[in-house]
Amino acid sequence: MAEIPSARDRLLAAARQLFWARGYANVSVRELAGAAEVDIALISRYFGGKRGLFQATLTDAFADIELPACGAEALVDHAVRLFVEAPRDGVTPSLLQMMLMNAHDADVGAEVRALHGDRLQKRLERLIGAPDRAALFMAALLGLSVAEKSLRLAGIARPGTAEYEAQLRHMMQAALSYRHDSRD
Amino acid sequence: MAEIPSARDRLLAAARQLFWARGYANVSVRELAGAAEVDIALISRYFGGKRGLFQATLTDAFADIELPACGAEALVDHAVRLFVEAPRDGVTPSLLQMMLMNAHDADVGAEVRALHGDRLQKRLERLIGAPDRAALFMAALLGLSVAEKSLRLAGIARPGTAEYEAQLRHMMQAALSYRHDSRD
DNA sequence: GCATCTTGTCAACAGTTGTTGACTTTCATC
DNA sequence: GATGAAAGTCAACAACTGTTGACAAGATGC
Repeated sequence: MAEIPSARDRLLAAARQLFWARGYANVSVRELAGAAEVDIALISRYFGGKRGLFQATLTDAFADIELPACGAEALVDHAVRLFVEAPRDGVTPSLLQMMLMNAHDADVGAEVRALHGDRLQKRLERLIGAPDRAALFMAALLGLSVAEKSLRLAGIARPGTAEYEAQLRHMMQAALSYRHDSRD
Repeated sequence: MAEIPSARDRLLAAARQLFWARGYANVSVRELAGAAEVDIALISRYFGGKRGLFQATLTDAFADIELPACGAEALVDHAVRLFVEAPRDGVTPSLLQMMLMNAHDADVGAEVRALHGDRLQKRLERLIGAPDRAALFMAALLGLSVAEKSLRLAGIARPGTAEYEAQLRHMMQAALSYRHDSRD
């Protein structure tokens, strides 16, 4: 009982925590190893280097996310819960935050965009049907997340209040109700 | 005629170009000096260091932006033109892109958020009136910019087309038409 | 002509980054 | 108990970061 996790597992946990919260470029391998109480050399040994460790935190991020086929109302609920809200541990930021934090990185930016940006968009497309509305819906999701979490704007971030949820819903449903007039 | 610009001016121009396009952390002083064809030491001499040079590219970014008091329709036009579209040189990214690119930086992130995020929000608030709608409007602006420029999502980025503008308008006006029901 | 200030150049600095190879320890298997 | 693979430790590496001080050239003022 109370199995002590292996060095590899502790490294992975610390990496997901730190990389997601502060960004790939802003975390050094020494800090990472210190947080995991592990020798630095093990990062290269187990994951091939800093970049490999970061990739390991990315690959299974979507594993437990399942979007049910449902109406617009329920979809808004699910999307907000899954992508915008922070995970259960209360420290690691949401998937969207991580994406936005690392999307511009010189080393891993392209990978993050391809792996999660496109993947998330495809999921929403399959769920919503029309690609246009899916893209707009995702843009709304991104905008609110950026405004609240990245820029910390006043007037957006009132998590848990009914007002915040009403704002969210209004914009989401505007995105979902949009139909363009060109060929389909 | 054809005045050759001083080293200080070339440095400032190269800094605005490179910092805004690739982010503060992803540009080294050596690359900066090389692009401006200037000795590295002059960065510290003239601007007090890399950070000071970056700040110099920030301070006057809002100098030429003036939002007129107008209706919702014209406001959408102005906002899109001023904040989302790229400047005239066609290379330097928009103000929003620069904000989003550097908002998470460990060194200058807080400054960028405070100087431009808050400032832009205050401008929109003064213009729109209701802080709630201004925040939502700004979130919509951010979301579209992120989706198009940062994540390069398909389905959003069709600049110059009527369809793209229609999407923009629909979401913007949804943001502007929102009213919350709590106390004001 | 001399002094002074600006403008620019050069080489070196100390600090941090990610990575690696040699080493010891641990532990299971024969 | 001997063998050998796995797990972990240590010190050093080369590459890069931003910054600085000493120095030279040119313009300006008296």
